Amino acid sequence: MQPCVAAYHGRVTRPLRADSERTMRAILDAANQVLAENPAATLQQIADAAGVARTTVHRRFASREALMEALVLDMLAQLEAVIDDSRPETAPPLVALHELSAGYITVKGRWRLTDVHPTEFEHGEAIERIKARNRALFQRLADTGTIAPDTDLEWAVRVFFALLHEAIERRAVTGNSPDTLAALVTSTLVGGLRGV
Amino acid sequence: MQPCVAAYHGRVTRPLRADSERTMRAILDAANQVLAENPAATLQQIADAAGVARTTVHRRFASREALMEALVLDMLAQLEAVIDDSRPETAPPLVALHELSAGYITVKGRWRLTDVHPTEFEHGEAIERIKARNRALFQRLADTGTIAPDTDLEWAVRVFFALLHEAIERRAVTGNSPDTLAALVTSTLVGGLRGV
DNA sequence: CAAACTCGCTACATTGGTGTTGCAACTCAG
DNA sequence: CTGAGTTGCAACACCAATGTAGCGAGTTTG
Repeated sequence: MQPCVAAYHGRVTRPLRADSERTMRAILDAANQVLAENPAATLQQIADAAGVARTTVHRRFASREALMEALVLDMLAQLEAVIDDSRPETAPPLVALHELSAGYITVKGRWRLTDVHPTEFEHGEAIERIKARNRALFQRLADTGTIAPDTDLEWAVRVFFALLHEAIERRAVTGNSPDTLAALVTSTLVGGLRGV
Repeated sequence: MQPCVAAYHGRVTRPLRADSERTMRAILDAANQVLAENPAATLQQIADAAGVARTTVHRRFASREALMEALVLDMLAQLEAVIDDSRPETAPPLVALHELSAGYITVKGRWRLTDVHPTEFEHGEAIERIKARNRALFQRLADTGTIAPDTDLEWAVRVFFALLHEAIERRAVTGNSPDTLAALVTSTLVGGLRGV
């Protein structure tokens, strides 16, 4: 009977050993990457991508569902960290938008996973918090006249995320820097294809 | 041993009987809808959604893969029909863009499926043709100065599809008409959130 | 160094999705 | 109406993915 500490996905009772921590990260990163390309990917495929035996995945995560849960939590945590860094409440809104874009693009995690968890309860809170902070930034953009004052904020946020998704795909092809792509995203978002 | 005519996914050797045709459509539509929400959906779930026994699905489509194939072909056909209707080569480009948007939105099919088939050969041709016609329309938009002349056409097309995707999601929530949403898409695409 | 822990590996049980077959009841086309 | 074709249903074989368990070898921690 193994301790199976990690079944609590993140909320560890006692600290993980160094190697265990490494394995955990490797699995989460691999899962993130593999599942983005194929949502129906096997635990075996994930294990292979992580350079780990399949049984180890089961040791760390009680079930496939538990792994998904951990993935989402991990991703949300990374997201909030990115938002914190961009200081959307205090920095000049256009600057914050650029920083936020670059951060999102750097955290290469795909967003297809966001399609999975809206049915969950636990994360709903975190997601709402993230959405609210994004909406607040766009409110500031509207107030300062950077975008039309009567902009539908819900639509604005959705378009923002859609553009980020495309930018991330583009990154894989062109190899552009997050900063370049962030500029492209903000430019397209604010001024459309008509340009400045 | 049943005829299994439909295993040839569309390229029928002899015409289908009326009821068979109906079933076929029901399955394709149901699959389109169910798979959009859950790419790993069971054939059983698809059959249920189509109001059909699971074995019937197998009778019409040799395998799960064959069903996917048929889905893609069906969707591509609908797409080309929409493009034809919008006359992107002859109509005023902005008008064509609006028509195209409304058409795409009406053909409610989700685009998550587009993530599946880029690995295929047979469809690559059709997809390239569709992409080319879209690119041509955006070229005309650039030539007439509706969008910046130096716009990256590849980026433009991708953004266009991303906006369409969001518009389709929005339609499910707000119930807006395809025309209203098409206006929103073209406006956002050309002028961004800054408005006209 | 030594105890505690982790990993890879092998083997196995279980489950759920896939695909097949045959038959009786029904529906369509001519 | 009649024959050909189609469907639902039940029963079945098959397989791949999931999840479990134990052991020996290797790693970390104190």
